[in-house]
Amino acid sequence: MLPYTPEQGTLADIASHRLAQSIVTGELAQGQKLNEAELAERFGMGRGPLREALRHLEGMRLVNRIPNVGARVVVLDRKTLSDLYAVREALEGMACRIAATRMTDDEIDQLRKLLDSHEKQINKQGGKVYSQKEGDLDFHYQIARGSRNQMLMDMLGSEQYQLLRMCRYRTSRNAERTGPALQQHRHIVEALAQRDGELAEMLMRRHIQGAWHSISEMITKEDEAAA
Amino acid sequence: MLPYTPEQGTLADIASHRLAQSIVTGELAQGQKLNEAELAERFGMGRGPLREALRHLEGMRLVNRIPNVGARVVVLDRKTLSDLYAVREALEGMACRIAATRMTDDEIDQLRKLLDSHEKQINKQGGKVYSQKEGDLDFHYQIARGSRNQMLMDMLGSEQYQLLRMCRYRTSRNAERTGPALQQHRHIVEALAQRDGELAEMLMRRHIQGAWHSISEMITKEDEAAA
DNA sequence: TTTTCACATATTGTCGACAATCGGAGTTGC
DNA sequence: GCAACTCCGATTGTCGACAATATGTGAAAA
Repeated sequence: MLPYTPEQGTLADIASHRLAQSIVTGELAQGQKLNEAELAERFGMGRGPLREALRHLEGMRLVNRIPNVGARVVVLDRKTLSDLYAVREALEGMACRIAATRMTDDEIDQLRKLLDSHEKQINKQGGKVYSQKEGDLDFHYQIARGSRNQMLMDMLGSEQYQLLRMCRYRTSRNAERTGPALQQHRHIVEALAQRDGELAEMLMRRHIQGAWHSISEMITKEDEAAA
Repeated sequence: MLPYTPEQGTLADIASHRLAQSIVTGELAQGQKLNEAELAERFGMGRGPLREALRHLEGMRLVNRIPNVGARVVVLDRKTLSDLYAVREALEGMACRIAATRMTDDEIDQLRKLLDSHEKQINKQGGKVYSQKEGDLDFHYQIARGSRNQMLMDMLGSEQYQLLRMCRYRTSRNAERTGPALQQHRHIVEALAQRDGELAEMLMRRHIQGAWHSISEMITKEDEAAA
């Protein structure tokens, strides 16, 4: 369903995928140096495919590369995240507006069911908070699909969602915004069901702004704790 | 000034750059197969750096790659361009709104001077229509810079502008929209000068919509001529 | 004639080794 | 004590050769 299913293609694709997963989950710390030889051996492949994977991750903005120096895991500082959420607000707002006119009734129904399953997971509170988080990305991606805009889907899916997941893992410990977020999701779906694109866009923008404020506060607390 | 200045770094960067240029200018036709060995020899390098360059171009959406099959120049069909312009409208609209609050007076003045030089070029009509086109991209990029959003600048600069340039070269023969476009540019700058972000966004969105309509008609004519 | 299969060729994927470049330890001079 | 310089180790950049896979051709069978 989601675009980041484990690929079985070339070694470069596998390496790219495993690296992305390690970066997103924090297994590889932000700013950490990525040694080609070491990673190649760990993955049981030569340096060629690994270098191609690094180029790919560079395109996805998950690593920063400097010629003749090497690659490092990207650092998600406040400014970067702020920029990310601003872009997301514009893109996902647009996705919502268009999806309101292009999604089928079936797709909207499936969106409702998705939220139902999220609600059950929240009520169970089975400790697995993060899986609900991944579900949240499912929700957003389904709306992007509803826009029928392939470029938009690619941008949100292949790049931004990875950065978002990274951010989520980083701040997942003290994540308590699941309740209000679910309510906002429901409102968005209802706006879509009524084919009210302008409202759907506005609700999505507010939803993302709210998420950013929540994240921003967490970062502030972290910074203060670190100081 | 623009992000596509000739790099002097690794061979992979050079290859990526030369390939991007060839693709954008149409020297490499849309959908054309890209043979690694042939290109490597033409550029006087091994296949390793060239493969890395292809990975990079894949990330920029200038080529489509299929594992074990090869890479092809992307095909800009109507749907792809429609998607591109829709995304651009959202992103550049956002850039305008934010730039209205963040650009310095100096930067806005430089924008005015840029438009003055464009006007002179148009009046001269020195055959070099395309150079005005590149200037148009300068205009848009300066506004993106004015937003102070690095991610937005990267997205507009490294990916979308390449596709846009490609589209421009393809349809540059019968390009006559320079006049009205310049007027719209001037209106946008005035909105920025008045720090009216909402107006600036609206004007930019209309500007891009107008450009899309113009392009769309050209494609229709081309399709009819081909049929 | 058409379809299908097998083979030959071309192209991509991968590896190991070598060259080029960078960062840091140690030294020297002020 | 501090700055700059030099050398060395480590890491990245590059190449050529080999293996794996796909594509195209031709022959054989229906």
